[in-house]
Amino acid sequence: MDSPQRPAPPPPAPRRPPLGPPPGPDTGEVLQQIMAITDQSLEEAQARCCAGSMGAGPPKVAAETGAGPGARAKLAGGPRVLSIHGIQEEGPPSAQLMRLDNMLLAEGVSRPERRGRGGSAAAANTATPGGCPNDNSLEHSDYRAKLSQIRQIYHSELEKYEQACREFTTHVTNLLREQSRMRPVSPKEIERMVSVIHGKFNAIQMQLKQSTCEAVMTLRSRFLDARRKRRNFSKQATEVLNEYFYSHLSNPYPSEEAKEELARKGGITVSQVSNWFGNKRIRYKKNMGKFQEEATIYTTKMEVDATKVGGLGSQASCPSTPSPGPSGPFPLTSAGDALITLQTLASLRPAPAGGSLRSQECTLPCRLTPLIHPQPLVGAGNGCLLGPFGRTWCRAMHRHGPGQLPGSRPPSVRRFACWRPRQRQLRRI
DNA sequence: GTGTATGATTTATG
DNA sequence: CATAAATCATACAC
Repeated sequence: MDSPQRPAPPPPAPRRPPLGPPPGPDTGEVLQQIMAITDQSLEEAQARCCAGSMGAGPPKVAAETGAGPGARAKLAGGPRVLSIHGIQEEGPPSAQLMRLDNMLLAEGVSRPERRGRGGSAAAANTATPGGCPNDNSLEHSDYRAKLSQIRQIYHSELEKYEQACREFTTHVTNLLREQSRMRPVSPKEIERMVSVIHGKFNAIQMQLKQSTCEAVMTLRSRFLDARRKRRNFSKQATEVLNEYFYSHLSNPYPSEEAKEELARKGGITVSQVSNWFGNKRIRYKKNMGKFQEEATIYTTKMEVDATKVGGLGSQASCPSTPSPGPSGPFPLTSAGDALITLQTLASLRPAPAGGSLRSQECTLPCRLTPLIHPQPLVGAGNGCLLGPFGRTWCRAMHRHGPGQLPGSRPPSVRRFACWRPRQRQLRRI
């Protein structure tokens, strides 16, 4: 309905009419053409965008990240499928723009003060993005680098659009002014033209913001998916973890502090340490035989190390383990634990095919009173029952042994619970 | 390509 | 909330 008014077609003119007398081109026509072009490009862009998001958007991401068919749709956390198209379709343009702006702000793409000037500065000054999904520094830096790239492109494009808008506005205004010599052109008309142009450029800007949002979301989703991408730990990390595990085989539950220490030594995160111990315990328990060799290696290593340092062992992160050597009076060292491990493992044959080791006895000497032991003590002397396969690894004993080492968690009632296999119900489908 | 190892995630449990 | 147990998904060796 708001068809641009069509002034009388003046004679053809150069593309950029000088301000001189020859009447400029038909401004309306030029404008119409330009509008057509912008309309077209917008439509095309929109078409591309929609096609992209439906065909090659999120699904593509899923494919690239290995989340193939049948993969869980639920990925922990993460706004995995954030419908930007929804944003485009609902609400007035200003609201849409605001939402896009907010999102870009939240993602750290647009900065609150855009006086930062220049992409390089922006790239270098990559503040932690709004929602940093992970704490893995390597991947994190990768994420930030990519985000910074997106930000750079966004800002340079934005700048281009703004400049183009300014230039075009000036150009059209000049044309209209020129036309005003031939016909009356009201300031209102100029104003209207300008606002139409601004509207068009705003739409383009919105498109830019929208695709930037998409890019960020894609990056984010890839990044989140990358969490599942497994990379084996370094040898150092595995070594450190295994050393701890086998030297604390009687109680392979590192305290928070010990976990931190292990994480630091292995160059991994605390939660990775927790994961590792969780996996290790369960896998060790399930197939002790398989780990026998490994255990021997580590326990021997620990033994040697302990001998080297005068039998003190590495106390730093070892919970108090009131375990005596084979004959000694509870030296409470990890080396002691290691010795026990050796001894224990020597007596622990791999479980007979699928059978539990329930009947096997642990010779781990234990000072825990029988009162605390939930089961009758088995084995020689005061040996406690070992946890795996039904035997109890009494954690309380280790938590509350004399001279609790720094780093072990303060005792709590809960910690008295002895480790026993949990009964699990069948998983719901 | 296949089998195994292994780190991560999910769900249930106490 | 920490952990057990199950499961997923990828790395890696062959």
